[in-house]
Amino acid sequence: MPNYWLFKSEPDCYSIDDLKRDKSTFWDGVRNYQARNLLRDSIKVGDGVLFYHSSCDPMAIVGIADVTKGGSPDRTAFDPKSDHPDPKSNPDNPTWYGVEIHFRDKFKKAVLREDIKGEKRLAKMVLLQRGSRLSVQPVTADEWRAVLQIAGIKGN
DNA sequence: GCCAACGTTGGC
DNA sequence: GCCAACGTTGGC
Repeated sequence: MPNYWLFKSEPDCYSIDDLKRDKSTFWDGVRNYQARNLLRDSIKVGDGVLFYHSSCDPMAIVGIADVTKGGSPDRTAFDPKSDHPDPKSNPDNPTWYGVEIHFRDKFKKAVLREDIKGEKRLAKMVLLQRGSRLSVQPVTADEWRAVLQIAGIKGN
């Protein structure tokens, strides 16, 4: 049984269209320990990812991706020229991790944050919880199905 | 190990 | 642009 997750991204930084173009990408740059633990320990090959556009208009779940490689060290932390270097992370004992995801679908109609708020089945999503700012967060199987149903995706 | 100060996130 | 909530840092 796969597990399900929601990854936040600011579309100016990396959008669903970027993922569609790239097909696959390594989800790097997460610098939060709670999210790191999920990336390193819990997110497995075959899991499903809801791709969410944050800090933009409109904020929405815009598509889905599959995890194609589980937690592995985020090498951008070692690169002083990367967007998010961390000199404290050591290649022999990496602090930060990421996973590889592969594009599956871009929703024809994005599931807007506004709509999520009005949907009973999605009321408990971590995304909507007060003060929640985890950029990688768990999604229940019921929430996953509800989102896909609202997006008009069949067979999941 | 507490906690105040500070920095960041992200919805509004 | 504002600001509440949260995470991190560092002095004690």
